[in-house]
Amino acid sequence: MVTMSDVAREAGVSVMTVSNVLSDRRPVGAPTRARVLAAVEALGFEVNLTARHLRAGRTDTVALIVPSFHDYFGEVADEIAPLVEAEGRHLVLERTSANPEHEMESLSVARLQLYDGVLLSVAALDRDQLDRVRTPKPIVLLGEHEVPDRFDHIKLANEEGARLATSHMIEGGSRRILALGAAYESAHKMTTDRRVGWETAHREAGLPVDERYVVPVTTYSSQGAREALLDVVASGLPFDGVFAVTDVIALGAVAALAESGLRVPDDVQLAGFDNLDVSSFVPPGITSIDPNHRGVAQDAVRLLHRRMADAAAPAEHIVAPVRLVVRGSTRGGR
Amino acid sequence: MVTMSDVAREAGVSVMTVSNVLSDRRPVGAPTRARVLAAVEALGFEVNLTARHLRAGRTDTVALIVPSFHDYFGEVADEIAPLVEAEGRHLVLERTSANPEHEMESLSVARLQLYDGVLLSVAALDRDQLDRVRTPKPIVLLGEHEVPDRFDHIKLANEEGARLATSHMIEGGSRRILALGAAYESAHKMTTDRRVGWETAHREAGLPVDERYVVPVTTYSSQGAREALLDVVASGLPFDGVFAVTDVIALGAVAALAESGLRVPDDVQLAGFDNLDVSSFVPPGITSIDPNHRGVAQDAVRLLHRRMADAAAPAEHIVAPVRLVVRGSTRGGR
DNA sequence: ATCCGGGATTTTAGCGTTAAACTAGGAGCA
DNA sequence: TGCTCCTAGTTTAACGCTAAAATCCCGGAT
Repeated sequence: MVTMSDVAREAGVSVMTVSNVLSDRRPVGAPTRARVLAAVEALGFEVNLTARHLRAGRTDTVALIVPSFHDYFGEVADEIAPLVEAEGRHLVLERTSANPEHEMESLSVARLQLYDGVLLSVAALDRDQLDRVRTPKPIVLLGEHEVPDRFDHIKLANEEGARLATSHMIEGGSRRILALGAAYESAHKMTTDRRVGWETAHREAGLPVDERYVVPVTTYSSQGAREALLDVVASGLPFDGVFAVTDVIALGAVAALAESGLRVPDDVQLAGFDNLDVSSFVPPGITSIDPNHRGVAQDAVRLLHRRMADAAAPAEHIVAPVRLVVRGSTRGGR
Repeated sequence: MVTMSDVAREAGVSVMTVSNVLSDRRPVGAPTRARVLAAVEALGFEVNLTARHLRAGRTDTVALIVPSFHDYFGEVADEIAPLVEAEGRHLVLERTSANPEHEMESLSVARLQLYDGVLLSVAALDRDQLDRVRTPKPIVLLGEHEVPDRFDHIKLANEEGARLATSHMIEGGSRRILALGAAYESAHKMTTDRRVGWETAHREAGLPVDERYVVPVTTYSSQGAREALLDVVASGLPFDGVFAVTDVIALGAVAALAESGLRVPDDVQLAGFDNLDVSSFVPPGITSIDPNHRGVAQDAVRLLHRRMADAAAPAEHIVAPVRLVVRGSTRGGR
């Protein structure tokens, strides 16, 4: 491996001068700089970032730690990356497997020290576990959990979004709306919040809330949703609307409805949550709640930068507003 | 920050003993070990991985460098992660923005040194640029480009897959099949390969190859595909089949066909490539070419481990087999 | 001629860890 | 007794870089 001292010897200068040329931290005379750069080129030197990090105490890298790499998180990550890069830092993704043990490990202060800041999407950690995380490292939490007050935190307006989607279908004429993927007790606080919004919409409309219409899914995927909804159809429970707690769930619902010969939106209205790209392309277009990924990404990065600049700043808790996007899967709107 | 020497002082031992307890590299007497662990606990010590990396020369981390975090790459990444973790290493994702400059930067040896091995998904680098990458770091290339022989490389059987999908639609009765998203000259070698497979299928069936049926997309997305296909419909060019070079493109096609009142598969058959999750749920199910993500992930990790174990091993070039998955968007099969 | 200011460059001193060499203190054995 | 061997622990010397302090050198002011 070529080190800085190799370059220094080749250029006939001290190691520190090489460092100064490369990092532009202190002025270096033009002829010297040229000789150093020539030596760098000749030897193919690349600075050892690990050594730089150890010495300089920063890594110029931010981590986004997510439960899984695909779908929702991939899309958000692609929004966050340019914002982080705009500040001259790198973004890397790490994964927790939505598994409490792994999430704890990724959270170990050891791993955190590799980064100047961390955006942590909390999927599987409860408040107690988070409370045990004691580190001066700047952290911003993303996600729908309850979190200790001392953390910066961004969550979506889950209840409000679910209420909007459900109310919209009620206005469109649905009277028996399933809450697909919702739950009463769940590791995912999010599904509970969205169920509450679904209930609120019913109450506001003076409609009864029937527990049979809360349909949990066994595995949290399109496939799980498809199966769960096919079971409902088979059971004979009448319904004329489906509020899917996420668009991934809604996608499974689309498949199940088509297989059951139910037309969308004529027989059954359908609305999802997350406004994934896919939702606008699946005919007839899936009405969804747009969480404004870009806005969330901007808030997240803003909070993180603030925290990195001032460790003592008071923690900020943001509830990101959501917005109903009406498409062909519901009646009304366009 | 609590360091090892703080722990050593607290436990009344040398720093080296603390290191030995934590890394299990050399035996330590039981009472001493207990005292050290108590001190670690009491002070909340976490090892500084940067220092460990500098000294030990390894990071126990593998990077997967991809053009973007969502869709295809997210799915592959989720397959790769457990395989890397099974060997006691971490996986992190970095992004290149499918932009040659950024990809070059991520490839700079400087950044590579942070990892014990790198899986690089080559989207925007041509052979010459890759040829300039000189590093002893274990690298496995993933993707459809031509790459220098000295690199380990895994690519899909693009031509074969495109041929399979197209032939299948020809057997199903289509005679005028668009190659949507394909190209003659393209930064994405993949789209050219798949166009060739589309041509081959025509030749094998004794059908003419009409250049007007190769429809490029302006932006590589569902939206771009939707617009391109709507333009074709507006132009009046008759067609009865669409081979979409990726499922993301196919999804845009589904939307455009539905908007144009064309029925799938009755009026137009449709097939994609990649077999994304979404393809099995979009009614009537999108016929697609399954690249076997899991198999590709396994091969990738196997090659990387081999390369990490033996830097001098001869480079391996794998063409991963693909398989046609027939769904409702084409006639025939089930 | 001497001193001074200030930019250019070097020297010093680690950052926190671990590989390798070394020491202390027994146990085992002839 | 004296020697070797072993185990448990310590000391030493980096890994490759950079912050901070020290030094050098030259033109201009006194």
